[in-house]
Amino acid sequence: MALTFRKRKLFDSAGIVGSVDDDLIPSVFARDCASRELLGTVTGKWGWLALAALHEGSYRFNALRRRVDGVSEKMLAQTLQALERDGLVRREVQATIPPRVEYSLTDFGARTAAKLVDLIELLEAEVPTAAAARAAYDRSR
Amino acid sequence: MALTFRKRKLFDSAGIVGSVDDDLIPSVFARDCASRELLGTVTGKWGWLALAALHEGSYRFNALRRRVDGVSEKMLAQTLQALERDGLVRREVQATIPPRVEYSLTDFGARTAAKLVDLIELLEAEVPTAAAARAAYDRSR
DNA sequence: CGGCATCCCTATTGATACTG
DNA sequence: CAGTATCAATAGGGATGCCG
Repeated sequence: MALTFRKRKLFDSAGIVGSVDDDLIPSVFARDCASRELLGTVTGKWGWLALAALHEGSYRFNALRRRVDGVSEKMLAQTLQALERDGLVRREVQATIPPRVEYSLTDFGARTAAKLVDLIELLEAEVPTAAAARAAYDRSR
Repeated sequence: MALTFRKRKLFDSAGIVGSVDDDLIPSVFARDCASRELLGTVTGKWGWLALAALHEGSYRFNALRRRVDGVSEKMLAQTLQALERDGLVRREVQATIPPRVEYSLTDFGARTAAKLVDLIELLEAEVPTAAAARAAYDRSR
């Protein structure tokens, strides 16, 4: 449940933590680690949107671009490349004229997208909660 | 399950989609919508890390700063403010000298962080998968 | 249609210094 | 300790143009 991948004591009241076994198991909390980079690809500005869209089914490039409102051609291409590189997205080219490029999720991508959609649905449902909190916060300033 | 908040047909083979009822229900796929902004706060560069850390328990400012390796003082303060503003994080000041500021998750924040941790744990476990995919991708270039 | 390369600008970020 | 303010660097991202 908790992300206690490191063996050091996490909650030192003086704020001083030990340094034993810190690198035995990867942790997102360490800078420049693989898991943090992977999370970055997934949660980046357009990454999670592309994954959520592809969770609905496969898309061709421009259809996906229309689905993910506001993304530029450049950023979508860049995002999809990163996702493909990390094994989340599959890219299939049909040698027709004009060319057809189909994007879909790999198994890994599908499992990731499922978790992501789970998160998104929670947040979509809680938009009013957040809006109320924000209004209260802004009022007290 | 799927994020089919809009009523239009999503999968038009010609790539042409209708435009009926597009704005009836909020959707992350629309630009400048509240849900997308909220997602941005949560999945932003430091947002998800702060939430994951606070999911372990409450932290004081500098302890959290040490936990989230690599974050600058400025960005952590900024991130926490955004999370507090949207009702995910609670900030409690103890009027001692020196001052003590404790950060913890609200109920909403805790439920969000739980989903997030779920995603993080999947990705941490799949780091080897991603690494292999990446190696294969880079080799084919 | 589905890209990649280039230019260019501004928003984010990080260092540094200062404050209650 | 827990911030805020200021400034400089830089990476993100849009616009444009070209190509298979």
